[in-house]
Amino acid sequence: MGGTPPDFESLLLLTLVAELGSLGQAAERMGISQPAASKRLAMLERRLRLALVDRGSRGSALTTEGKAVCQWSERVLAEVGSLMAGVAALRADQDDDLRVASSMTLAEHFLPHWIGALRQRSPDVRVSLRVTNSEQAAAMATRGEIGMGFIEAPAVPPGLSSRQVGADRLVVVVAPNHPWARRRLPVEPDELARTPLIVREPGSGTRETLERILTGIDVEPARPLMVLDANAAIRAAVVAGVGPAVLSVITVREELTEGRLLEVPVAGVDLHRRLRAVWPKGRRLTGSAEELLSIASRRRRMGATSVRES
Amino acid sequence: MGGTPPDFESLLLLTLVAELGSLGQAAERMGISQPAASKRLAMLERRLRLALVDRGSRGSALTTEGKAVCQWSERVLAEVGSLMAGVAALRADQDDDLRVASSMTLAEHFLPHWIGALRQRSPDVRVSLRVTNSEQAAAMATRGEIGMGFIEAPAVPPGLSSRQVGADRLVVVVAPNHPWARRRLPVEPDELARTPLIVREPGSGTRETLERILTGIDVEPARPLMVLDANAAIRAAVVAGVGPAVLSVITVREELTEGRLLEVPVAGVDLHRRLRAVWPKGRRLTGSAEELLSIASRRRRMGATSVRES
DNA sequence: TGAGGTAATAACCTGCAGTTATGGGTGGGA
DNA sequence: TCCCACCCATAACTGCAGGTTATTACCTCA
Repeated sequence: MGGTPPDFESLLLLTLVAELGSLGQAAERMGISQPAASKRLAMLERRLRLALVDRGSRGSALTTEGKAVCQWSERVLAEVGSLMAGVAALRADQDDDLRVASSMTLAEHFLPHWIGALRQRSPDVRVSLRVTNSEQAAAMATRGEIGMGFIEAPAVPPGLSSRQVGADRLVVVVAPNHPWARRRLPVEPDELARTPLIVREPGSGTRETLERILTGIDVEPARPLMVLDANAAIRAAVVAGVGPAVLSVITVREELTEGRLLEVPVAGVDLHRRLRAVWPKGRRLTGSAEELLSIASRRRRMGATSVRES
Repeated sequence: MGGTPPDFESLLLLTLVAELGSLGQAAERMGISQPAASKRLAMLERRLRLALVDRGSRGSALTTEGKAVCQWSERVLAEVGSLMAGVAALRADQDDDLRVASSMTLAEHFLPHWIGALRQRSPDVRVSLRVTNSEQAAAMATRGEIGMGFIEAPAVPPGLSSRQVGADRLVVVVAPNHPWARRRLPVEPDELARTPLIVREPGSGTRETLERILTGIDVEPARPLMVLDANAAIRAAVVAGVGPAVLSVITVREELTEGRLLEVPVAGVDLHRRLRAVWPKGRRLTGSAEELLSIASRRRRMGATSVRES
């Protein structure tokens, strides 16, 4: 029905045609011949069953549909670019200028963009990225093994300087067929504490934050229902109906908006938390570390103002 | 250096391996043979120069790097899914259940996701999408040609019911080398009105909003510096240093965070505006229109709370 | 009218991605 | 203990997508 998705090169070609106004120039920019570009674009139009470009003898312009597809393609290509930036950073070579470690939540949603932005500004800076959890990242920063860490722990570990680079909120989520989905009243903290949950491994910032919240209650917390070492795996388990979990809202945004997961309100506790960049206290930040920090901080301001209500 | 980007199928395969824990099962899910999946994954690892999965004789699990790449892949695939949903909706067949028209800004950033979410819930609903500008979309709704329109005009046109589905803000943007980039004081509205700007064509919601703001000032507005019919084209022109423009913050978020564009503060005027769904007044919404509206409204709530500061 | 730009077509070549067939390895159940 | 079930990798073959060069057709402008 929908047909096979197009490949990246075709999408890139489309955006280049939009930018340059000519198939031949777009081909040259991509390092392929003009007939190859022509065939590719024809193929793309056939696959999508849409007329994307108006070919005139004085250049080519996108149709209305072409413009829309082009805009959407740019979003895809931006994600691909982030992925490639992240991949490049994961390939930890020995001769890197800046070593970074990050918790999973931050690595999943922010670091590739930040690293990509840094690479775009200073293309010859080599950044390496290690993905662990908040505890490990903080420890590596304390030991000076890395130039900067990104964590979501509730408190800044001693011996580290920090700066906030964002904020998020924990949410209790359940599958739509879970009993809690039909509750009218919010869940009380002690009830949450007594309920077996799907959680991350100890040391994860998400789990630490959760436990810190629940220790305020004088109730023996229930043993975990299941322990998984990846947010995505927990998400899948909750969707599959295994049980409730507490996750960052950023990791389940898509599922919430599409109704695959439901948020259960919790009474009386503040589940907001800060995302922080940390580095060894007293150490002067290098140029690239400074730059990465400024990118991360700026992103925070933008994200907050971009989609605010009313 | 970075190498060629991988194809969608390989990324999808990786996510399926993560989900199913087995290469063979992932292959089956994709409708290919097990050796094909094995080769694909080996190819992917070679291309990225990363070990992504640990192959055991009792199944396969992702490595740490594999998990990170998998998470980033899911983001890419989500965008691809939106693109394909949008493409399917652009292919306006005759036998569609719900016709939608949308302004460019909304079509670029929101509608594919909403339509994709709708398709995911009700797979057999056929939605068609027409991308125009706010004026045209409102007119089509008034004439009853479409079931629902999405506009960002400052006021709701008469004869239409409406519901807010989001909000954004206009920003004055310039290239980093523009004189305004070094201003200390905000631009006054009358100065903005006297300055030739790069703008959209008349009828665009962005332009209408801008003109409504500037008509409050008793200054003869300057003639446009350039008129372009796509936000992306204006963005490119501003980046290239042609001159200042006023755009939705959502269309230039990436450029702002990466420093390719700078926001110039404006004194004394409120540049926030509402994004609205509209439909013919008095008409009862069909089931799919109702569903789309609820998806759009829910997304608004989520977007606002997901990345709020402190 | 010719020159310089546009894009499409034809004929050919390469190689990637798919297939089936096969073999090595490990763990659980009879 | 042994065998079977399931995991994955390799080998040999095939087809087609995607590239190339060479050529043609078209429009516009000087």
